[in-house]
Amino acid sequence: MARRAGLSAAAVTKAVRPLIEAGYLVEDVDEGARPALGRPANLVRVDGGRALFIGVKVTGDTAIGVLTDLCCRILVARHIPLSARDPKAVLGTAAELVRELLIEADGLGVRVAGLGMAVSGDVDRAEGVVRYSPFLEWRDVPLAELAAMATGLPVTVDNDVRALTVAEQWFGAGVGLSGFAVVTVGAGIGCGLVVHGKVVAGAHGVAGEIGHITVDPAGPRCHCGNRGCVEAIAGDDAIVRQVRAATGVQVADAVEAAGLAHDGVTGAREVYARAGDAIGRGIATVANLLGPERVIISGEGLAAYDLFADHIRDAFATAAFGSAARCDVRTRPLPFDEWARGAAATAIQSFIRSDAN
Amino acid sequence: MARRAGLSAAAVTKAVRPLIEAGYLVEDVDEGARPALGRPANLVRVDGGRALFIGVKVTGDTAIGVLTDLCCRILVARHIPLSARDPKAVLGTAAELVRELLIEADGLGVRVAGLGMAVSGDVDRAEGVVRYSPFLEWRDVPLAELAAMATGLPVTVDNDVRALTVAEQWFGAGVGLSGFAVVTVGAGIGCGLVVHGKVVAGAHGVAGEIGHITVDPAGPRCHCGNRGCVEAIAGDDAIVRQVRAATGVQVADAVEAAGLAHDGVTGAREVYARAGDAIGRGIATVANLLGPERVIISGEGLAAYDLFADHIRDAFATAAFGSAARCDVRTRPLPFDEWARGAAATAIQSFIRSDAN
DNA sequence: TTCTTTCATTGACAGTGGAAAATAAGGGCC
DNA sequence: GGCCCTTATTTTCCACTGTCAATGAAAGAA
Repeated sequence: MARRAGLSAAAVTKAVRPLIEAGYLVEDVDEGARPALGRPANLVRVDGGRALFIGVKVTGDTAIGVLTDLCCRILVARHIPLSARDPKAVLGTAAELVRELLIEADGLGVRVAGLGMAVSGDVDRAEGVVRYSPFLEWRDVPLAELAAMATGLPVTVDNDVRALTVAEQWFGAGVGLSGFAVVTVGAGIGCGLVVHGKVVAGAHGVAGEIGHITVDPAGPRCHCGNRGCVEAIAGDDAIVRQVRAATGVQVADAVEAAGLAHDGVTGAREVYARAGDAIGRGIATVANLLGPERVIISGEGLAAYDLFADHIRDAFATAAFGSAARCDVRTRPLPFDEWARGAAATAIQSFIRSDAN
Repeated sequence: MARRAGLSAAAVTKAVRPLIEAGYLVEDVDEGARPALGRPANLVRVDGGRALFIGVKVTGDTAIGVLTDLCCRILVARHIPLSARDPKAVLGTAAELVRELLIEADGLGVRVAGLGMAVSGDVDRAEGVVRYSPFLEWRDVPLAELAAMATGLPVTVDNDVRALTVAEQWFGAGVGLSGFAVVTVGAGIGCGLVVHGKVVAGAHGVAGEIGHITVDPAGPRCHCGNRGCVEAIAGDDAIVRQVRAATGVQVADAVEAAGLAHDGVTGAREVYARAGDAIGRGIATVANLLGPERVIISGEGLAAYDLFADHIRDAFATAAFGSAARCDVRTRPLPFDEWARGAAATAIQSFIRSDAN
């Protein structure tokens, strides 16, 4: 532990003791990892059950809530459909979700120490304000304040992809890395970036817009106004549209489109090939610019991952410059519960920071 | 000063006094900036003349050396043509350059406190080793050690674009910004990135490869093996090749190509328009991913900047997503002397760090 | 001259973290 | 079981950083 933190052993003792006394850390033994010689180390482990957290992720039609422990393990997950997208309705649904999860927490006899909320769009985490969410059609909603009043809990609010990235950084595939990217494939194509050990937020609230990198200036038009954005080729809507055009089958959604491709329909498979190519190029662009140690591909689109995996890999290998190709590109299934877990992770983060004072 | 550093006034006093006693800071007065009320502040200023530094930038055919003061102001600049590109020849030329500059420093009666060297390619700054420079055809050259033996000075070695970025961060248009990009246009298209206040180095030595972002998959082939990289459209070689093809005139270099365009030859102007478009898209990609506060466009290519300025601006405005377009894109002429100054900046940086111990 | 405002400095003090010594906990060897 | 040897952990100072509160200084205003 001292080696990892770059501190002396004495400093570790002094830092750890109060945490053990407060019950956040417990001593542990691992007979397996004992050295051949000398006194074995005293292992400590975070006692996850010492405090609970709630994370809420708001999508277009559902609010997803999870109850997690201090180690961000999901204990209970709940989904409630949204009746409307205005702040009042969303807040009411979220409060309902929190109430249910608080009852679960009561059953465990542990207090809930914080609530994290994740919303897509431009979110000012420090102020807890949703500056602009195109998806929910919100502008300057002081969500943290409103949610704190409604629930009585300390609230953190963050952009959903950033929250997911925080969860990966602290508890997922990004642990110990100083630079990595999380790429989410689904309705939109998003990206969370960690550089120098911190999540990139962008000067004006914009960062990680991998979905709007142009991969083909002659490609299909995107809702952002440009042509050939990654999202205009590989987003769910784009895939549905292209599969319809290529096969003539009026598929209703991405699941049906993937079904056609899985059935071996050539036109549909080609759409996924192009999509994989676009995503791979987008990832290569991130790798060429930032040199991350790892790229984690995730999102609902992962359900159809076998359809574009090879194309992502090929396009990445081709477009990555020099050693950037050595970046570890891997997938990780992260369903919506995991996004809510990301929200909880931001709450845990701010709980730890506040306690550290 | 206390407010800026987030420290108490008392801490500033204690930090500043030894620096004044050592002569690195001197008290100053600024009658202009006196407040209406109360005791005016004691201003301090870095005494640039207290220590000198040498920066050397190695290009394909020349070694450029500058002597700077502690404020990184260039006092003397010298150029020596390179006879060959192997480490021995380059080192000999660099040592010659350093000798000349040391004589100049002697004339000023101030000691030279460090030497910085900037080389293109994959450079391990911490170890002072040039891992791989395609341009010089070097592999694993321990340049810092060799140069230290040859000159007797403490040596820092860094990638040339990163060094230029450090100079901008400390002494140029990046002062006070936590995130910005330096884009260099010339023989190659390079990019130095600062995120969270630190220069991005990349996990495998690759970062900022804006030149190899694909802007047109159907575009001309690039030496990296792909098609339609920014560099394959807007690099000097690419421009010369395209101007020749478009006009039939066998221009010898980028200067002649720019001459044709300045004369109003349509084909040549169109080449610059396409180049500007490619650069603008590349910058937009950086802005979409990282949300920098500013982008500084520079490099030898700036000499022809009027030919693509509008196209860069237009392409950026179109391809930037949402508030990313609010990023401040500006130009700054940075001739090769400035790259050498960047090398000196890295030396100053490590001098300050070592002294702080 | 005296008051107000803003800076600068000082000295006491708390917190962090390091070095070195002391202590603890194994295993092997006699 | 005793006696090494090795590695971990803790304790006891001690240095350093930075804060707080008090004091002194410099300027303009009354």
